[in-house]
Amino acid sequence: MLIDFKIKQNPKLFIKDPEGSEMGKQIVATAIGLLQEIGYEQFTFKKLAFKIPTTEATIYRYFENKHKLLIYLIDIYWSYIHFQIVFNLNNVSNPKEKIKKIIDLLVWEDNSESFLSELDQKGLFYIAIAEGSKTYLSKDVDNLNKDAFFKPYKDICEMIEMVFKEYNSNYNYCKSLASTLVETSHSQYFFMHHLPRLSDFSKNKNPKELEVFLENLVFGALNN
Amino acid sequence: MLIDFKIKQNPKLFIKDPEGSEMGKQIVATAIGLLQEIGYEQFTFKKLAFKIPTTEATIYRYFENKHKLLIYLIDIYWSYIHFQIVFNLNNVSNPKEKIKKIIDLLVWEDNSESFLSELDQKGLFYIAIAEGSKTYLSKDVDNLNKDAFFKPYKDICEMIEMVFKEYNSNYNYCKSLASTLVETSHSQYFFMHHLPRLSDFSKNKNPKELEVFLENLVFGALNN
DNA sequence: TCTTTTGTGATAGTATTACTACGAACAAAA
DNA sequence: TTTTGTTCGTAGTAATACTATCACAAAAGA
Repeated sequence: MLIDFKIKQNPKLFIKDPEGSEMGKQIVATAIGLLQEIGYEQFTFKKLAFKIPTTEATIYRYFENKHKLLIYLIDIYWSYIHFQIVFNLNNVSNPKEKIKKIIDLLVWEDNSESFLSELDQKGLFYIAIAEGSKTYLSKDVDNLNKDAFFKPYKDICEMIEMVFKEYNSNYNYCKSLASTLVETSHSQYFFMHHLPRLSDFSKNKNPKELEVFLENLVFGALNN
Repeated sequence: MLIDFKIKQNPKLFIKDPEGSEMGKQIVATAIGLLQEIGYEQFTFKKLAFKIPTTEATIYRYFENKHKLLIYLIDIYWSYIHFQIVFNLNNVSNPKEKIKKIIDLLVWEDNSESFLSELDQKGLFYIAIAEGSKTYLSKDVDNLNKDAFFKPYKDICEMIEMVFKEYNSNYNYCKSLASTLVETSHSQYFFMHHLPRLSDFSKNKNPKELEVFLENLVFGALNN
């Protein structure tokens, strides 16, 4: 199944909607590839323009700067994961099973049922892990937050929070546990690939082991 | 008590040892202030030079670039916290008490017994929370890691790992739990101040509540 | 005492990055 | 045919990142 997965993005994130033209779509698709290839610090609009090919000025007509473009991509990523989780939780009623499924989807490497092109999916996964926190780790975070640029991230955390509440309504730290789960799923994935002494899964690099750790962590907290 | 707290830093981090001259010390001290003030992205050697005051070229004689300077500061921070923990765990034998003490020191806002000047201490705390992960979230992470630039961070995680092992030798994820604890203590602190809907402590902003959450998280996992 | 060496910081650059003003091309509407 | 608007490209500027080289002073040697 490959349907056209379109997310209505916060219009303040772009100057001109990239979904509205071929050039815009090219910019987004190529940006995913280039960001993955050279990383956020080395990424420039000039290099992106060269790869498309177009000119720097054209890209500036779509996005104010590379930070806004990064937020745009990360927002797509979280909206997509959010949708995936809602879709997959459709017929699950047991909260414990729901949590397990959520963890499975957060740690995905190869997700068979995809609504994005494979290139975009793997690229966005990588970018979310390696560059995601750069969206909010900025002096400008409070202003960006006022413009609701982190809404997709908050929405997915809130949804997970609700499932935790459903599992144990007496647990007082559902918000923090939800954001910790999301953050940890990414940071541990990064550590196991790049800073092996910070994770127990660096030898096999098996995402399933990471999932067991996360389940243990979440249920340990919720069952206390 | 205020002793001269000096850490032997990885010499590959600098071109010329900043501890070896007045100018070097000024660069480090002023960098802490400026980073805290304007954040890593806006931080430039030119602005730093203006504040000292000296010239850009002088700073380049000490540090190759601002990323190396950031790693230098973050390494000081973790070495300092490491020392603090070892110092405070000196007379504690009960592993449970040790873990509680570790969590308390990781979340410190105002630490009474300090071996750094107050300005440096608060500054480094802020920088570690808001900019710390930028040290390794880089395409260059594997090369930086080969030069052991993340050793102080790994050392503190390893020490915490050993305490976890001491508490429960059957728990299989001590490395990951240790790095998760360290990361979460920072990310939740950031969230409660800037992205309040991602944390349960945003209302009171009381670090003690965060500590309770972290204790619950760690003991929940270890007691499973 | 007089050189020479060494360490230090300043001057004055270049290349790259981030961003903008303006104009050409083209198509749809009048 | 003219007008209007949309889209993209040309050609800049300002700031940032980094370097080659010079000037000076203190220390070391003759």
